[in-house]
Amino acid sequence: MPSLRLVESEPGQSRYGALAAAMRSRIIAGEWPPGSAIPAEQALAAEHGVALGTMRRALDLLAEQGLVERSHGRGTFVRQGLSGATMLRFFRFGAAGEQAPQSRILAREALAAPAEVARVLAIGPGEQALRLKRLRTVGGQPALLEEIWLPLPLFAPLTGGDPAGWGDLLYPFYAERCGVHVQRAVDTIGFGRLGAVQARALRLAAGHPCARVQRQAFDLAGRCVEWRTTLGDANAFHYTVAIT
Amino acid sequence: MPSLRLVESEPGQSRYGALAAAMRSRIIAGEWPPGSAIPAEQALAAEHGVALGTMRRALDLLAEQGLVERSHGRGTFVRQGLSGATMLRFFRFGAAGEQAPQSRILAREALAAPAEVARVLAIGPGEQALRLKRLRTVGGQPALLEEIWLPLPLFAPLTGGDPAGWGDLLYPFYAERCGVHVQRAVDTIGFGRLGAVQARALRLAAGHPCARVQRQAFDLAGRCVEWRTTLGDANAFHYTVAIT
DNA sequence: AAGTGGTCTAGACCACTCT
DNA sequence: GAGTGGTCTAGACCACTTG
Repeated sequence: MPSLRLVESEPGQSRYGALAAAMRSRIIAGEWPPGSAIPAEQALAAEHGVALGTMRRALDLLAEQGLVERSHGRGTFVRQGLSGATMLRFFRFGAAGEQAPQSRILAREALAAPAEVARVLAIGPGEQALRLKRLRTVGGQPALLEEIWLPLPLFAPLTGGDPAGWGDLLYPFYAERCGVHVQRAVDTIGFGRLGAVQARALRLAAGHPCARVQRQAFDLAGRCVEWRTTLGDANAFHYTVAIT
Repeated sequence: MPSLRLVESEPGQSRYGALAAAMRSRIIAGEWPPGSAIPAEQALAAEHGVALGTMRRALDLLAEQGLVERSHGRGTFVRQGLSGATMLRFFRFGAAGEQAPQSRILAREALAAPAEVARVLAIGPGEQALRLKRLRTVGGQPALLEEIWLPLPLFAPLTGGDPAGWGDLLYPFYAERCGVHVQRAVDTIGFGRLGAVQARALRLAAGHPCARVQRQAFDLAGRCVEWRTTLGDANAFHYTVAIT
């Protein structure tokens, strides 16, 4: 017997909007894990006692928001986390052509989060966090230097083991090892100059101009799960924006 | 007598897609000028002999593409050009708070377009183009230095008159004086260093790091109508991107 | 062949804006 | 009150994917 699951929409809220919100909650609650299919439109429409078209609009909304992915003939799926290599979108490292980038963990340390990190990660000041330093190379040449902060109870599985075997993409790795799916990110681009230590790691001169990309990454529930600062040669930076 | 205007959709093309394309052509052809309302959904649906919902989807498509704007209870309108002040989105000039930016034309010259300019503007090599140099100030301080290329038969009205009276926003001015509506733009961001002349205009040292934004602006028909290079202090640059 | 999402219809009613 | 776009329904049929 199909228990009818009615959604009440506040005045001023459309029914498909309320349905989308309800589905969103169920997804965040983990009723359908990332990568799995949610029930067919027909089934969901019947379950909520609405017309097919109304449920379709709700699902289309979730698709626009990047929460689910629709695939003609196959079904509607909860989106997996971001694939990964998105950091190199901001830089063009010549010559090397399309060589696969590599990455190496330079340092890993569990620390009490400094005030700014705690604020950005939305954890209590002084709570434990994991700090990584990472060097990305393209065609064997140092290209990007990263400092990454991760909230600690959540990323505990990364405090042990040899980082040499972590592979080149972190986000799929977060999912596999910690069950954390990065679903959305916000990058802020700025400009600066390299400090002496940073310059050495990138094989550039101290004081060399650099582009700085600071990223907050969020999971399905909207929690900030990563705070990353990436530095690279300012001359290699390029980015294109469409304006409408 | 309403002449039925049938659209034939190629196989693999949805009917609303074909309708959107047809409407797009009519808009580009100038049947409804920018800012004016297009006929009501009902009328358009009847004119094309399709259901209301189908025409709605077509119009929604055009709205997504930024070609029209829908307004509940009022109608559907062909979009005006971009408002303007979009260049300062890339920079933060402190202290001044939210002072209104001002602009001054430093130079204006009709020239044979150099090869690169001709390519970008998609005009014949050596055809005439108008080159402007422009300084934007915020709170009285020089902030952005711009070089702007405009294809010439089209922008002829700008070759005469005193540029002092041009006002601070160029795009509305293009529309008013030349009937050119900028509808879309693509910005490419990079970093560089200021040349001696540029540095002087911005009151910075020669060789000072600068952010460079190169913009191609397009009109309704997709023609490139402006090629602009903007320089500003790299330290004032900041930009935020959301990734999904 | 069965099941999925995508398109299209025809119509009712609601919410907003203008006069 | 007249006219606009926005929501919702109920149903038919199509196109794609998979066993």
